[in-house]
Amino acid sequence: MLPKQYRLKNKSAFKATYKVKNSSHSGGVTLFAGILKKENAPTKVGFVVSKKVHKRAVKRNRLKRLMRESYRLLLKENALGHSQKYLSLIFVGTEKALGKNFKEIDNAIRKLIQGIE
RNA sequence: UAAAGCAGCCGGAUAAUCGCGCAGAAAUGUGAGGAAAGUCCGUGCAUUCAAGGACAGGCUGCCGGGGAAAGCCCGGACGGUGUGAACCGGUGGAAAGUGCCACAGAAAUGGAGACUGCCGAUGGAUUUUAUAUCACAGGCGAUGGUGCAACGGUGAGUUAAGAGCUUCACCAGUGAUAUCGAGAGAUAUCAGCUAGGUAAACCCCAGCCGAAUGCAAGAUUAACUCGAAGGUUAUAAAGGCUGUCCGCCCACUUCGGAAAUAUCGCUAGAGUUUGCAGGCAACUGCAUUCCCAGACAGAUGAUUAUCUAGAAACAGAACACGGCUUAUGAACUGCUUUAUAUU
RNA sequence: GGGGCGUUAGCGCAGCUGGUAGCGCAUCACACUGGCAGUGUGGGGGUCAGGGGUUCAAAUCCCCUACGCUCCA
Repeated sequence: MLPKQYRLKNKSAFKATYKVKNSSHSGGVTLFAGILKKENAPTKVGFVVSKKVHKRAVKRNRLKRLMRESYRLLLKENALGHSQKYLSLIFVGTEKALGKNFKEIDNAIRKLIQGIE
């Protein structure tokens, strides 16, 4: 789990991030990037797994936790690169990502972070 | 030894590294379930309203006990299933009334019989009479086929033929009486009453139920203040009060838009542990002990190693609690039954 | 978190005061035509979402389960 300062919390912030329509996919995970930062604030991140992906809460939570853990490790390694230019990021898990282990999810997240400009 | 039945227990553990929620100044402490699930019942709690009354309406349904209550639990009765241990049961009333019972069938509730039939004792006719005969009067409800179901069942006796006929044996129901039991009910005797099914059809009986809305309830604070309607003498109108009606309340009231943040509600409770006492049990009483998630894009995770059992199932709190239902892994323990073998 | 509704032929729907399931489109065959379209006639196709119960009999009544849709900010 991430510290609170890095979390995307507001509903309107989520909406604003989706509106930019700057998205990319990898291994069943979709990344939405928001607008570019003006001030020197930390980049906020949200993780989403829809109820339509799977009915059971346990499986959805598992996927969210894996995505979060991967991002946290990247943050620790200071390997986030260009993604920190943006005010907000959202990772969306889909049916393809369901049931994959940590290594597969981690690879997908790393690809997305590296691909962003 | 094998196969069953019932009950109980566990719901992964340890270590390393990196992390999160809540409380706290910090050190540190603490952090998902037996079902947290489905939302099928029932409570608490909150808001609005309630002078009330009538009629509707809903739920439950053997007996006794427990419980705050429940479509809940325990014990018993009865019925059914099983060789048995045991298990299952929405189990009041069809003799208050109404409806329905397709097709088939003579007939589907009205105490029927008109189809197919049996008889011709009694009376009558034919005949001298008897015997005999009869599209006679009439008697009968056994026989045949239909159907889930045919007006108690089976067997005998009686008879012209027959029949629960009340003559008899056994059985089923019903009613009365007696005994036992707290009661559901059980047993015995007598009566001779025989009445189709369906109430998860309407209904009747008994018991229970203020209504509506659910923590997105609701309270406090800050900020924007915008639109619409009716009334302002009375009536009317609008709004509200329980589904309807009677009746009642209000004189600034109702509806809507935008915003949807912060704090509270928010977890000490029909609570947990252990012991003793009462009770067959459910459960209750007393003492003792403990404080045990409280988020708001929403906390328990990731990786590695070892082990149980080489790879741990079902599954994630969102106001709380009591039940029910459904999902689910591996191992173990106790009691009981049946069968076989040996002593 | 709390309500409501639905599931019937390949598709869209009836039937839900119990008596053995239909309609339209689609599909198949035949006829009309030189052929196509079109029209007409005839036919096939159903675990009535799944399981259990009540009843002589259940798509229909009752209970449980699954899936889908929808409302309350």
